Formats: sequence, structure tokens, C-alpha cells
Amino acid sequence: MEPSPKRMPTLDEVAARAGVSRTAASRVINNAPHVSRAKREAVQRAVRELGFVPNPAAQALATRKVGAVVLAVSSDEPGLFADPFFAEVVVGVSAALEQTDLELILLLANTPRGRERFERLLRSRRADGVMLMALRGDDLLGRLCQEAGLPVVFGGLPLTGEPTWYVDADNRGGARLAAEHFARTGRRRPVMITGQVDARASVAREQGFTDGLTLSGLPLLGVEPGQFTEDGGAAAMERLLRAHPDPDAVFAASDAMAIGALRTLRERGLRVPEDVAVIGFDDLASARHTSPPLTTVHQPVRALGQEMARMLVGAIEGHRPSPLILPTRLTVRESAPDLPVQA
Amino acid sequence: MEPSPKRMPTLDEVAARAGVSRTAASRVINNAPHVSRAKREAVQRAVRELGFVPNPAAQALATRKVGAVVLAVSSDEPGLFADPFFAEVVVGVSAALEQTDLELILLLANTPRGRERFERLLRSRRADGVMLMALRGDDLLGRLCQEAGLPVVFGGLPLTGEPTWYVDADNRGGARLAAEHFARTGRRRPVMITGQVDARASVAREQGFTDGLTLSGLPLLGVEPGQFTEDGGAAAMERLLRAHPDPDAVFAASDAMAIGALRTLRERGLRVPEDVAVIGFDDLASARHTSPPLTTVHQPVRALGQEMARMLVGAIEGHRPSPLILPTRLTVRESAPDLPVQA
DNA sequence: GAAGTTGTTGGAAGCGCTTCCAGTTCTGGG
DNA sequence: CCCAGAACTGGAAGCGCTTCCAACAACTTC
Repeated sequence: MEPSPKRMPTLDEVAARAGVSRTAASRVINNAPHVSRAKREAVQRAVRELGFVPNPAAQALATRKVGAVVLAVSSDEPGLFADPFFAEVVVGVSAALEQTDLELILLLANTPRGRERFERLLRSRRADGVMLMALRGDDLLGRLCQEAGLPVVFGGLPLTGEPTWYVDADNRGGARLAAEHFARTGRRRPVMITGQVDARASVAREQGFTDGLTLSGLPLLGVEPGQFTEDGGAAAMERLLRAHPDPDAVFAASDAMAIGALRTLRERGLRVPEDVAVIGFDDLASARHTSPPLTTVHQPVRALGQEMARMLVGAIEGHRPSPLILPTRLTVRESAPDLPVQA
Repeated sequence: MEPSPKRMPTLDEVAARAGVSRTAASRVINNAPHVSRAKREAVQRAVRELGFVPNPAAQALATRKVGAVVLAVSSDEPGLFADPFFAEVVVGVSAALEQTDLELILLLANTPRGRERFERLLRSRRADGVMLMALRGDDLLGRLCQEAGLPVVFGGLPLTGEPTWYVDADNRGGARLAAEHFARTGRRRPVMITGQVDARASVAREQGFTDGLTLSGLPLLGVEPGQFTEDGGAAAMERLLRAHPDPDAVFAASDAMAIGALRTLRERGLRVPEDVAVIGFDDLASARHTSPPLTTVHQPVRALGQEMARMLVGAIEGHRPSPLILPTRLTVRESAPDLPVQA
């Protein structure tokens, strides 16, 4: 009962029990060649009987491979990780790693102390590779990884530069779908709520929305940043209404902000979708349950996590770099229905 | 640029550069005694100049301490982790660990494969301790940890037994507050939505609600399980309405279920809080933004994570066991206001 | 039947760090 | 000025596993 660090059997004991050399035993547990069938089986039996599990520290020391990767989330807001988006990414990453024998180390690098620990982690080779999310601005975490000579895959593009390994959603294409949907359903006075100005995803979504509008011959009446938060979205919506009294469509660069916008619109007595249509971005679970249910650009968040992990495994195994862009699509619900609304 | 596993300096090189023995250098980096001031400074300089960081694998091998703990989340639903609740716990855990030099390994043990990996993780001593969350029913993960002789702290009590180390919220007391609030504000026909029947938190909340009702001399008209999900809560509400046509108060064992109940009530044309008051449990961020805003029992989720981590550190350091119950309190918002409502 | 081939085997040298222990140097009190 | 005791010092033996390498054994192929 007492947490006594019970000593586990070692490879030597396994070898002794199986009547072979330590070398042979090692070969068996790594199923390497050059072991006769008989000895192999003897070793396997001994492993089973003793309940032997190799000591990862010893393996790491000998092979210089630690059997773990880190998922680092960097942001200024301590609470940002609480965003369901990240939880979903983690689920994806975890699912992909489950197929391997890599452990997942999670690091929230939002405080100075956190960053320091991250750097230490890299330099100490405690992980075989790194997944990096939510880089803001000219975040130097990426550079740190490069310097440490560890494989890094980015989740979402950083603001500047194009890393060799990354997976991202088609932000620009998805935002364009939103614009086209507005045009198709007869909206004429769209506005937009963006995220932080130094977030590349936000920039790409604004870009894509503008693309789509231009192609449809529509103007963009106004743009306000909303910090990717619900309250930020609500505030942005207020600012927009003040500056542009009569929008009939609003595209928010995230569901959270769209929900905030919904709130403001309701408070101002504007009906959704009759007076103004609303489209969000992400398609989180909560988008299904707003009132009215939110039309939104769906991005495959869990898949994003999965692909990041898979890609990292590839990078560790020495594959050639190949970035990945995951498709987005429009999920139409009532906040911006398919058919033009008769006001 | 190429991820070449750059070789890092070793203790020997540090020692050589500082002109001391490897032993002395080791003492300095662990700031152990028995090193003269002069040598200590020489070593520190060498460490700085070389950018030396001790190799954790080697340290682990020599000390039998790996410098990592694991947070294991077990559940049958693969998506459960996506619950903002867990994200929040992770933030707390992470914040507490940041003060130490323990790394956080995250393991989602919802698949059979996941459980297998968890067991392997334990037996291989890849972590110095374990935090276990969301044990369902007679989950044997806890037992596994005990057997491995690793310190374990439970987040929330398991269904059976009372582990020596755990931190939990005062579920029973919180639920009782909900009942008392109903009684105080003139509600007379309360019903309740519980979570899974084999979740101890759910049981405790039901218990507490009953306690409070009994004390106030109120009956409990009906109880339905809602799986802790929004849709489950909505469905439970429907069943309750069918069986008990005229409740004037509903207590849900989680915010998600309360939100589901809100939806059903709205669809049925019942006004909240005029016709029926609603109280949830958790006080997640989303509770603030429902319509009407949700009155709910607040539990300090992030603190829960923090305390789990702190407690685990204590357990690893050999302190004496001391379970912890975190206080809950009622956050009153409009779905169940403070003053009796004039219908 | 000699000369290769191909496949096994285990000894031994690490991987990088901690720590026991025996020996050495400093103290200050007598 | 001598000596007990405290404070340093570094050699060496691990921690548990991988892997190079030299030595062998078992088969082929002319």
C-alpha cells in the first residue's frame, strides 16, 4: 500500500532466467534479428513470467531516443488553453500517438517561467520532437526548436515565415465560403469581426472573406478585432453597429466571437437571421446550441491534432517535409440560412 | 536547419572546463554541499558558457527519479476530454507544476489500447506519480497505480473506496445550497437531472440536493439521468416534463445539462425563471452567457487541478496523506434569481 | 572437401549522471 | 604547535539498456 518504489526486474534477470546473454534478450525485446527461434521464445516466456518492462531512462540513455514528444501551447492569456479548441486538438494528438509508443508531454508556455521551462525541455532532449500551437506574432519558440535540432511541426502557420513542417486548416478558403454564402443569399452590407491582428489565422480569414466579397462584387463595410473571445466579439459587434448602423451580415473569425456578436445583436433588438445573418468559424460543439443555431465554417480540429502528431512521427523517422492543409466547409444552420430570408 | 541531433555538452566537459572533478560539478548543479566557493563559481561559469543542461535520462537512471508526473483521464467517451472542465483542470495542474521541475505527461485512457499504455507507463516508471481523473464505476486504474507502488492522487472520489490521497469539490454541500436556494425563493415542486449513475460526483450531488430539500420540508418530484451532456440534459428534461407536468424548479448536476434543460424548457414554451427556475453545477465560463444567465453551484475547477498537483508533489516527497475538499458556493444569476419571482 | 556465405552468440564498451567512500585539507581549541 | 573534527575532493562503481565486434556454427556452391 505504501508507495514503496518497488524494484522492477531488469534485462539481466530476464536473460539469466531464459539462459541467454543480455545481448540476446535485448534483441528479443526490440525484436531485432540474429536470435534463434528457441532463444527468442525462451526470452519471451521469461519476460512474461517476470512482468518485465524495459526501463525507459536506460533505453533513452543508450539510444538517444526518449520516446516522448511535447505539445507546447503558447499564448499570453493564461486561460486560452481552456478554449475547447485546444482540448479538441489534444484529443486528436492523443489518438494519433496512441498508435505509437510515444508519450505526450503537455506544456503550457504562457508565463515567462513556462517559456524558460520550454527552452530547458528542448535543450535537455527530454522529447524527440515538438508540436507547437498558437504562436503569436514573432514568437521565438519556433526558432528555439530549430536551434535545438529537434523536429518541429507547427499547428497553424506562425505569423512570419513558412516552416517546413506544418498543418493548418484552409482558413482563407473557408472564409471565402462565408462571403459567397452571404452573396448567394442576398446579403449586401457585410461586416467582419477578426481575431488578434497578429494571429495568422485571423489574417487569412480576413483575406479569404475579402476575396469572396470582391469576387461577388460586394463591399466590406467594416472590420473590428474581437480577440477571439466571446466578450471581445460582443464588444466588436457594438463598435461595428455604432460605425455602420445597418449591416445585414456579419462574419466572425471564430465561433466564440460569433456567439458574442449574437448576444449584442439580441440586446440591440436585431433579429437573426431576419435582420442580420451571422456566420462563425470553427464549428465547435457549442455552435449547434446557440439560438439561433450558428452557421459556421467547419474546420476539422481533431483531425488537425491527429495530423500534427502523425506528421511529427514522420519527421522523427526522417521523412521528407510535406506541409498539410486541411479542408474547411460551410455548415449551414439557422443564423444564416440557405435561402434568402424574407424580412 | 536539418534536425541533426546536435550533441549537447556533458557534465564531464563542464568539469574539465572548470578544472574540477565530475563529482564536484555534479554537486554544484544539484546544489549539494561540500564544494568550496571557488570551485562552485568556476563550475557555474562553465555551465553558463557551455549552455549545459543535465541529461534527464541519465539523471533518471542514476537517481530513480524521472522528473515527470502523469495526468490520466479515463472515460468511455472519447470526447469527454473535450469538456471545458478538463481543460480547466489541466490549466490548474500545469500552473502548479510550473513551480516545480516536473514535466506533465498527459494520457487519455479511454480506449483499451490507452489503458494498456497506461499500465505500461506505470510499470516502466516513466513517471514519479499519477493524477487520476474521472474514474467510472469500479475502474481498476487506481488499483494499478497502487500496485506499481507509485503515489496516486485522485481528482474526485472514485465510486468505491476512499483513497488516501484525493482532492474533491464539496459536491454534497454545493447541491444542498441549490435546494436551499429553491426553498428560500418560494419554489415548491423541484425536480433534478443527475449525471451517470455510476459517477460518484453525481451521486453526491443528488444526495446533497435531497438533504437540502428534506431540511426545508420539500419533496423531490422526479429525477432523471442526463449523462452530463447537453443533449442528455435536454432529453432528461423532456422525460421529467412528461412525468411531472408542472415543476417550478430544476437542478441539474452539471452546467452542460442545465443548458440542455434550458433549451427544452424554451421549446416547451416555459419561461425561465418565471415558470421554472434552473440551477446548474460547475459554473463554467459558458454559464455566464446562456439566456437567461445560469444560476449555478460554483466549483473551483482550476484550483482543483492546482491542488491535485501540489498534493502529488507532497506525496512524492513523502508527506503524510491529507485529503482535501474544496468549497463550493452558489453563483446567483437570472435563471434562479435571489428574490421570489412574481409569476 | 576447401572456401565462402549467412546467421548466431555473448563479451565488453559505452550512454551521462549520482554517490559511496577513502583520503586530504582546513579549522580552532588546548 | 599538535590534534580532533568538520569540510572538501575525486576515483570508481554503479543505474539498465544498446550495440559494436570478434568468434563461431551451419550451410552452400564449385
